[in-house]
Amino acid sequence: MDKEFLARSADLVAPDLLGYTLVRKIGGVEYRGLIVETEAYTADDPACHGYRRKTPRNQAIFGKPGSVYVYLIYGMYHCLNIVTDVEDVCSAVLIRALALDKIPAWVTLGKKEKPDRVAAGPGKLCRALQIDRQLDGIMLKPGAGLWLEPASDRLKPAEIYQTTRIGITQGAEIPWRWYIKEHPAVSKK
DNA sequence: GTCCGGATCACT
DNA sequence: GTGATCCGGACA
Repeated sequence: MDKEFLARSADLVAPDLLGYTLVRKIGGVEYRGLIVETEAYTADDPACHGYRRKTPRNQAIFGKPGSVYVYLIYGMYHCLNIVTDVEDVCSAVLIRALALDKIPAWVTLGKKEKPDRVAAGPGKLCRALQIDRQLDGIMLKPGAGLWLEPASDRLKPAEIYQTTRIGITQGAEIPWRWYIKEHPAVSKK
């Protein structure tokens, strides 16, 4: 895919990633998820993990555009970020929700859980697609374990809703969360 | 060295 | 509102 697309600041890339497809290949099977919700984190953003300095945990967020940053949160969930902007600048797009084309066999639906919501949330989508710290720092590559496919049709601005990010205290007022309006797989309205 | 709280989620 | 459960980073 176009290298320049991801070599921009995360707040520009995040809305553009809506409608893209994230592909995860496990055991020769490709699982496709339409990206329906994203958040942006940048170098001058206090909520960004790389805001203070580079550490072993967060070094991947300083990587090349098109690589990924995966971290453990609350001791039990992983979150997937697409690294953007140039190398050594911390900038990434958190993938918050996907609409999967099929439910992997290892996913067990909750009692009242709808199938179209098994990847509705950053922790849930990593669990559904077996994304963990083993993938931290890898490059997206078609045909490998994880990659992106461009949207077939560009979404109209009227189909996208922009609002504030979820679950943070620092920089909570910055409106850097985007989702596809009326989509059932969005994590929260 | 210790301890707090987090880019979460499911259940009450 | 709370518990599960880890660990980076501030020092409360």
